[in-house]
Amino acid sequence: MKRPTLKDLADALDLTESTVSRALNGYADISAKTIERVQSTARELGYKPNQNARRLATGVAEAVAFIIPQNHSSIAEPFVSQMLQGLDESMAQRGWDLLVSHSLAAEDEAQTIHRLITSGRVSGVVLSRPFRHDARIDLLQQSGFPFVVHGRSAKSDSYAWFDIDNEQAFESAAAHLISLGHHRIGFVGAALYFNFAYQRLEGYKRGLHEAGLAYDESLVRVTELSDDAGERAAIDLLNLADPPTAILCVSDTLACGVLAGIRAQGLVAGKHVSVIGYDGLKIGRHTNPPLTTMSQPLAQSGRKLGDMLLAIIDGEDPTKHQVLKRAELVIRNSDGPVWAQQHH
Amino acid sequence: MKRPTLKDLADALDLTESTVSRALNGYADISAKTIERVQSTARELGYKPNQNARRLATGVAEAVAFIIPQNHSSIAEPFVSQMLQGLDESMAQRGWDLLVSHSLAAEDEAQTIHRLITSGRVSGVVLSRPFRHDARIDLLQQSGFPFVVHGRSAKSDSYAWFDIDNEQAFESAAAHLISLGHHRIGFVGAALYFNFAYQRLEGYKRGLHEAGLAYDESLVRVTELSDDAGERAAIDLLNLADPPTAILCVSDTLACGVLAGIRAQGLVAGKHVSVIGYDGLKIGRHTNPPLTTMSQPLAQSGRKLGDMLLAIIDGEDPTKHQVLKRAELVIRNSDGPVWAQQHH
DNA sequence: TGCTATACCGAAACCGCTTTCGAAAGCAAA
DNA sequence: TTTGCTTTCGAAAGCGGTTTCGGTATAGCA
Repeated sequence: MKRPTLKDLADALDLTESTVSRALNGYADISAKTIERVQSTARELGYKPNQNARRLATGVAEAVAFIIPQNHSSIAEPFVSQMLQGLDESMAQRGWDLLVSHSLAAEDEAQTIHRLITSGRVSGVVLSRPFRHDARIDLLQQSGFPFVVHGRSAKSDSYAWFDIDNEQAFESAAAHLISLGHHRIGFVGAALYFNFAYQRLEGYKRGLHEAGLAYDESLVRVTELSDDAGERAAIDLLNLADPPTAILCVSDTLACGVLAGIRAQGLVAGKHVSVIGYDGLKIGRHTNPPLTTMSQPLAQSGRKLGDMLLAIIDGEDPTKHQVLKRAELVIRNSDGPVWAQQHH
Repeated sequence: MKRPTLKDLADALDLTESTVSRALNGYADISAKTIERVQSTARELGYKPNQNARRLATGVAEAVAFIIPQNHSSIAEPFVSQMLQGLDESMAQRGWDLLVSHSLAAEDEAQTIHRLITSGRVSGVVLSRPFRHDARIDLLQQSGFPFVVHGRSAKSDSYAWFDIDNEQAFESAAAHLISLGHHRIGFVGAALYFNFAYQRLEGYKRGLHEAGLAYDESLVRVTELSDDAGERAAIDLLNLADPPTAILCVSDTLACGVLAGIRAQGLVAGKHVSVIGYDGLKIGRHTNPPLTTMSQPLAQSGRKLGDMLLAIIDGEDPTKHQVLKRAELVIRNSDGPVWAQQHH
């Protein structure tokens, strides 16, 4: 009835626990014959090592945690699950556990991290949506705990990360819009303590600058990452005396709201005003109109992050694991040449 | 540098490990004064019990697993993350871990379950999207392992579950359509080994029956749960000699595809043909046209499931934990009265 | 045949915490 | 002061593995 223990196995084989243990773990000082014998009866007895015992003995947790970004449930949706999928693949392959964790109401995220790394439950963590100056990263670094981050903070030279070149992405998105004739381009972004939001704004500015266009602060809106916020921002922008003819959004969720805002003003996106989102969510194919967006390889990111983390736990140098990918513009129908009527 | 152990604490306090342990765990045979003393120096030394050791000693894993439904990444997206959010809240409150797990490529889900419950890593699991006849549930039941399921299988009397009344939902959705004058209603469903798909089909049938309408098998399509599949099914349905004037879908993802299919046929949803989805995803507000759908309380489900599981692990009778909620019809713009032209 | 390497396995300590059991100390009642 | 409980702790045995350190056979070699 109860699960067989190492001792049961040893008794059945007429060996000692230590021998059986080493046989199972592939030590060199056990004869091939014995190993075979041990493995086969282990199988037939259905022996599974007790993970807690083994973890206690070895001191390694054989588990990593994914810190769920808090207070951003709407944006987190597609994000989290895709990341998780990849991470899990990576961990499963090694037989490790993946546990998810978000902050308790009473504590901040730094405390969450602290609790996690001092509990001995995990041997590494993956962070996402880092802030520009991120206390969690500082904490992790000075404690020497293995971690990787999806995205990066302002100074990112000394830890492992996987990121998309946000500046490049938004620079090229802006360039695309400019090539369509737009020169008043709005920007709907998120709080700048999110480094991705900051970087994307920088990219946008650079795109304007490259084209010799002036940066006009009145065309940028910083909001929370929800569709409703996007809608409000769009309406706001469109009611300007000299409204933008195109709007760049830092997320697809936001862009959905912007599309709604444009409709609410009686205009049609892709015709009267262009909009470009970011994330490349599949759902963008079904919006009205289908959303042009910058697509990032979310699916693989998780997998890659997991592999990186494992390598770091194995002792590799974190700074050897810094990968920067490019987002790719997928053009659907929410962008187009600047609306001619506008000028009459 | 190293984390303080129980022994360190005991030495510092000039007590034994056992006393300190009991003091920390609120045993009655420790004086209030000692407890206070122990707690305060524990705090100042930053003592955190080693979870693995404690789990080994107590035999309880203090963790539960969420089995990620496999091969349905597209549908799983909003689903998984919302569920996780609630589950995590429930576990965090108790200081337990939540780990996610999906099947390795090489094994089926029953094996995954088996591996999980024999590894000692978790003391309970939550399953989602159960099949009508689900080997995983059978396995779990006969092994006596604590579990809860989101949804339920065909015979669900002897375990704990949280479900939406799918039959009722689709019956009322059908009734709604019928009240709008539709009497040729298509159904785009998923493989019937998914019990939710089966139940929804039954509900659809019952809705027709209640209204005295005959069930016409040529109007139902069984596909995978993706937008593309939905689009194909819709086009297929619309090309029938006597096409449906409304289409019911078992998921919002599918419904998105159906909307696309309708557009592809040069028709407009909500006018020429009505469509109703299921899930209540926020994104449905941004489709073209905004999707009318049956909304389920995904957010709370996770939380509720977690609490149920914890109660069961504590020894409560699983059959006391069976809750059935209702979905609610949220009307947006993809439904409407039957298109008059159709009859001329 | 005798001696030293080598291959294989057993003994035992340890990982850090929990929990039962019994002993000492304290206190009240007698 | 002695008896009889209580209260409060300490001792010790696990929980189920891992790993170092030796100790036998056995084999290799002269």
